[in-house]
Amino acid sequence: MPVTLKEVAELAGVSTSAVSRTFTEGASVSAKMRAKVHAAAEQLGYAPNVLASGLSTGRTKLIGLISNNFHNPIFLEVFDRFTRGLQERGLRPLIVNLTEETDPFNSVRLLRQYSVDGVIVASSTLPPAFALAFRQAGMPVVHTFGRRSAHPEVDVIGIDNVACGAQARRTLIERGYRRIAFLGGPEQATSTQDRLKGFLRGRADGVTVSYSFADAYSFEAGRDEMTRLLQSEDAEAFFCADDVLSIGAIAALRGAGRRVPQDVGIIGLNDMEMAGWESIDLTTIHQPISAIIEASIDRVIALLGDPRARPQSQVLSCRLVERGTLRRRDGPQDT
Amino acid sequence: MPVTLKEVAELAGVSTSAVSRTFTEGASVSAKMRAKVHAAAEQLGYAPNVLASGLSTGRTKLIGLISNNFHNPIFLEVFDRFTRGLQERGLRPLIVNLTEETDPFNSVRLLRQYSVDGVIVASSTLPPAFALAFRQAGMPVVHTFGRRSAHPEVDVIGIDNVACGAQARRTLIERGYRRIAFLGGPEQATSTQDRLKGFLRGRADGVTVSYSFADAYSFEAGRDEMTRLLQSEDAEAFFCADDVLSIGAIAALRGAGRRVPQDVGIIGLNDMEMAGWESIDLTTIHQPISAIIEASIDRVIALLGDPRARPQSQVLSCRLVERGTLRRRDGPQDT
DNA sequence: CGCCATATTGCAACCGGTTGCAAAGGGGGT
DNA sequence: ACCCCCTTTGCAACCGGTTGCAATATGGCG
Repeated sequence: MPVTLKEVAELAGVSTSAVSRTFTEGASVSAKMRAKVHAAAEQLGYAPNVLASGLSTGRTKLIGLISNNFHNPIFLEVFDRFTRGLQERGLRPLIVNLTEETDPFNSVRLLRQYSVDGVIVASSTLPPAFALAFRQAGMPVVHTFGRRSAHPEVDVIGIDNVACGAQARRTLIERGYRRIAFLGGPEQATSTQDRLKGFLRGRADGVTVSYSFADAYSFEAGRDEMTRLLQSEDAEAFFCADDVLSIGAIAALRGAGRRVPQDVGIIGLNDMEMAGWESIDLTTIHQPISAIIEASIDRVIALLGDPRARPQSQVLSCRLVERGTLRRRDGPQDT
Repeated sequence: MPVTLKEVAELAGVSTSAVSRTFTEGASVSAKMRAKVHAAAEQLGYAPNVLASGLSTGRTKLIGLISNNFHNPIFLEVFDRFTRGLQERGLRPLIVNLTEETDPFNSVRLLRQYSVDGVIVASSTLPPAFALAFRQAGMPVVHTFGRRSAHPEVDVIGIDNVACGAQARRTLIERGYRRIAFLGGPEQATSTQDRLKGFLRGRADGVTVSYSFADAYSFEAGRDEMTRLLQSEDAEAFFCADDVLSIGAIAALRGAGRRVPQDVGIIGLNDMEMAGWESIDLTTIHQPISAIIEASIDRVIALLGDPRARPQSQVLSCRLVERGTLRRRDGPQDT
């Protein structure tokens, strides 16, 4: 049913090589030949089969896109950017939805079966070894939202989570909060570990710091953990490791009759679109999602050209976005 | 670098056909042969190349998944379900992110180039002709969230949008609202057209009905349109064609000092996860997303087996989910 | 033990393109 | 018109598997 190169060659009265070359960037074809072939191809509605050509060239223009965060609204933005960015550059994302799994074995096999050109692991909850497995299997890989490192084993692009944790601490203290707490995502997530690390760092200054973890980066998990905390914890302000956790936590607080920000302050991280909605209005640390994703795509493309490039960490900077869930610097808010 | 069938054949000391057959469901291979081949394959870490085999068999196990709703949080659920459901059945989604485009030409070419086995168009804003183009190009196609029809030209799976519109109208009238309005998505979206149609249908009963459209199914669009309406419209209750529109509309209302539900009632459609969050607490009509997606996947698989099956419409039913943005049946709420 | 039907195996062509190599074509200079 | 050199073209092998067909092996039965 679909038109093949051979049919075009016959119609144009030339060899299959000639047709192939007209559709290959930089191949040696005369203008006359090119015109003849294009005419025939046009007439038949021919489009070369990427997968067949991939068999010879070893490039399928397929990029494995692996994630496990399908419950965090931020990932809608992430997917939008990735899929658009990749397709604008002539690449196709092949999605792998990891739900529970953290063992890379199956994913590696899968992506090998589809001979993807490269892999992007977009997750801050998968262990570093996960992305590494792809590199060891010989595939170019970029770990987006991974943990930065001075001597990374795979390319990593993201933010400095330790610095973000420190910034959150600093912000809360500046606002006059003295009993502050960290509400993390899964304890195994490198992003949570690092944000906590930064949050704990610093002089005591008469400040009480505590922390705990939610099961996942999700609304439910945030709400559940805050509900649990309400029985014992009495922090004045929380740094939630993610916006959606913050929103869940706020729901629990309000459900228990605590006002935000008058009784309890909340600061999140990500600045997802929704954080700016009036009903949410979350003070948060902005993570430059678009820039991170652009950089990830650029990097994976660079790796396609030079697969043995030395892995590097790219760190993009974050900034505070002031909204309505933290009291102002100048002391307690009026009720 | 990757292990090929030929290497396995050599190691096992058998023909390549034998190896191929051991990995082919239902092929004729003796137990002894199978064991020998498996041993060799195991040792080498062999996994057959799906794309190469697709070249001969004509099946790539790739399913094109086309959507243009990357700004509606409901699509996070949609992607999660689709990607999981497909991969559980051994298929891989190949995502196409349509942003502005409504011309199927490029998408058809693209998916042909990747010789996908089938296509799922997951959108209620694309015209019916879009999905049809794939069928005409010879690909099995399912239009998820498409417009139902007694004699559809392509398989459609979704809800009865006209009935939903009618249910929304009935619900608002039962609650005692007398000036009611429809706030739609894009006017070209079949879902908006049909929901409006159902909403307008029925006796006058001293009820005033009006309607208008937002530019997109998005928070921004809902907020903007409601902001505009606030200058002239004075409906007591709105049926917003989508939850995210509702949330945007509520933001605009509250921003203008109107209370929901005391001053204005809002009912949405979808019942996305977020609609149940305490800060949102949206009364809405539940669309059975999971069931729709399961049915879509089952249907596309059925079509793989029988590509010339007669297209059919599957309609799943919706139900009202009572939350906090509509006053109760028994009259005006206390303030 | 021989015969025949059935199950298993290998050969070789093919899926849709790509590409190294050698042959053919074209242009410029004399 | 001739020669030389650079372009353009076609041939044929190959990418990693699949599969129809014929050859071979196996098993059952008399």
